Amino acid sequence: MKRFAVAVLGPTATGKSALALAIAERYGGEIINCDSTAVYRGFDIGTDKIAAADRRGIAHHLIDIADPTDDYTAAQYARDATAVIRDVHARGRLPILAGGTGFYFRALTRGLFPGPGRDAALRQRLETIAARREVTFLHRLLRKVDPESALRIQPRDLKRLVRALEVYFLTGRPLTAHFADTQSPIADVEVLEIGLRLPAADISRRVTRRVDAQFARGLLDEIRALLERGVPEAARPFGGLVYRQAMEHLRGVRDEASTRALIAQENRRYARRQLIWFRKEPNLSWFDGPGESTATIDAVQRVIAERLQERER
RNA sequence: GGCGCCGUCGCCAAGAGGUAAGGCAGAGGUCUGCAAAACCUCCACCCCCGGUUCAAAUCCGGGCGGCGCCU
Repeated sequence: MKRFAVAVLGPTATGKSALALAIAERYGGEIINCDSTAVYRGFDIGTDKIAAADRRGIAHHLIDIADPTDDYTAAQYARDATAVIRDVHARGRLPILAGGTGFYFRALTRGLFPGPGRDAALRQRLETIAARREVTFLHRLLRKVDPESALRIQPRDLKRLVRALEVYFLTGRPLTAHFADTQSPIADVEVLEIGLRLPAADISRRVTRRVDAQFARGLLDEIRALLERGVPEAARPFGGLVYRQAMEHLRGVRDEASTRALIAQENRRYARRQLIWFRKEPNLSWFDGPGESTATIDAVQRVIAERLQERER
């Protein structure tokens, strides 16, 4: 029989961490982060990482596993998470994925094609071409070597154009030809997918509160300390939500009040994108309510209990 | 009661004769090694009525509504 795992997914600020914690306590679980920025060490406040003191003795995995200068990827995540899930199962405990990065979750549960990874030199060359000519030049190039992918990828979508071309030049086969070989690294695990959902107005309120809290907790000092420690401004996690805007503020682009407002706004947009993404997950069950509320926790635990019972039979 | 100003999308707002910028908000979408990223799409019969004109959100008249000032 397949092993069992739970995933707590959904937009930002819906209370995923709290819900995951409750489930972990109830079912002897360990939490596995599924958030692309929380993997970076030193980025704590802006990522809303759960503090060690607040973990109630529950093990949290895949947090603080990468240096700020690393380029952590979905593929790496899929590998790491697969290994952690195996360990947790070996310990006889329940793995609980928790986070909002849909792409990472999909990379883990459905897999990525087993092709080549990033090739920094090749990417550099392609990006230089895009900068000198125009992004759409890469699209025309792709149309010649991999028309099927060119149809799918927008003419200005630099990142995906580079990747498609990279794979083609490295393997001589178009991207789409590789897709058939895609396999889930955890095909032997049954994942119960829980989605947390809140009305837009609630998300908005919570996000505003969270941004204020992040500034109060010293978000700006955290960034200054990282910079002083020598983390370059171009480091990956600085390019993400919260940090990007806060960094601009430190450079004098805008005052703090409008920076807070902007971060809240970006959070709202992010939440919407996440919703659109997770809607596509075919086996996800939605729960309407904040993850910390007992009503939500009870409802989710009921569903988990049911599933556990079914598996007994 | 009189005088003046104003009335463009849910909000802010451009536009002053040639067939409705932009921002916010909202909605939808793509996504196979940068994904808290990148990219794409949709969203106004300009308060009403009449007039002038080939053509009016833009000019004129009259309503209605708002704001300000005066008596």
